[in-house]
Amino acid sequence: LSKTIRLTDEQFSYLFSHFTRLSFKKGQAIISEGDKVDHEYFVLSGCLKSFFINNEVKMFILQFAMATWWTSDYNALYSGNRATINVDCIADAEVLALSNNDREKLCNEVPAINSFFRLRTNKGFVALQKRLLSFMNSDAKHRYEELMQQYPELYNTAPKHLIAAYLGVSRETLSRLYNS
Amino acid sequence: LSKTIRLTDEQFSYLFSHFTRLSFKKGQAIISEGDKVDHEYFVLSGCLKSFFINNEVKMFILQFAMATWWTSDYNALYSGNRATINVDCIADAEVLALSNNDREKLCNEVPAINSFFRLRTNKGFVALQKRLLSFMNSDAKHRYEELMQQYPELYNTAPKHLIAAYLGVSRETLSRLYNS
DNA sequence: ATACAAATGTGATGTGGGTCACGCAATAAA
DNA sequence: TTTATTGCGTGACCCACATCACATTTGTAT
Repeated sequence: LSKTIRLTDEQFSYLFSHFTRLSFKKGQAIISEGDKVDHEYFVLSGCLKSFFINNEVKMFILQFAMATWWTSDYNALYSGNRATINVDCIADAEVLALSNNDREKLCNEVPAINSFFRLRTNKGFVALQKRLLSFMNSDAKHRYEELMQQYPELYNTAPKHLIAAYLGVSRETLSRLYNS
Repeated sequence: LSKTIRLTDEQFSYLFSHFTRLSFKKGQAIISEGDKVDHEYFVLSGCLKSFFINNEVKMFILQFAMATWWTSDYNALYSGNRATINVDCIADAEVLALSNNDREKLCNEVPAINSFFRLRTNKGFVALQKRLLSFMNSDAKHRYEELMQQYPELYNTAPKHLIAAYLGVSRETLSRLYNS
């Protein structure tokens, strides 16, 4: 948290006072398609996933969110539209919720917080670009290796068919990948 | 520009004074792999592309940047690493360059500018997520139609093999797409 | 106008990965 | 313990798209 900006203790506790602590059990939904979205979530422990479902059939995972990650349906959160992305809980999780209004309020009141959120999204943007490139550039095997290298803990935390949905391949193909 | 934030005339001209106007001719390179990157670019007219080259062979286009778009190698710009992404000019362009230092300075001095860049990247992040989903979800034909619907002017501005490189398909496949 | 490079179209053929179908764990519920 | 439910592996077959090869057009420089 304190890596990107410096806050006084006072500022930090002021920031902290706007978060709501929540617990979720494995399998529990946090944001469902069609919901009004007005919070984003900071993960303290456990693991969430954000995903899109195609024609009520196929699932694509945008992001696994583990400790210190933020997640939400940012399209819905920023635009005010209804959710098109789902978020749910893969492993029992503790999270802090921050509302869109409170974030904007905090950003207007405390310049360092404004910068924090700016820099946070900058990093997210760059990470997404890398992911997009690896989609265009690499085959499923290579993407799988990249993922396992970056987040080895997923191998235990997440069932394989979810990893497949993150990589954008079928579970069958993924299964054939590690037997080689 | 003025859609996301409100600035006084004074603030605006202060902001503006940090931009350097540059002209580029079709084909001219703006950022090349290995460069030190310390500016981002706002396009006034013309068209740029940012792209990655795989093993000195295959090109993947991250973004076409036309009027009112920003572009750079944001990974390099934010991290200080050398460029891995190239940016060059597809159609004679007028751009405004803003240095990383000046942006940070402006963001610290003028809260509204801080918010502007925060919100700009938020939008970019959401747009990238959509692009990623369309990669996972749709076939080449569908992606092509989405692109042409969103940026019809590209049909005239950009050679087809560049459109193919944006869509992540071979130029042959793209060629076969519109003949159907 | 001529020459050369870049861009585009089109066939033939190969392949990564999807889909369908089935069997077999492993976990959860009864 | 029995019974579902969910997750996982594996074969057979298919298709969207890549790759190679070559012809044709368009743009650009001399």
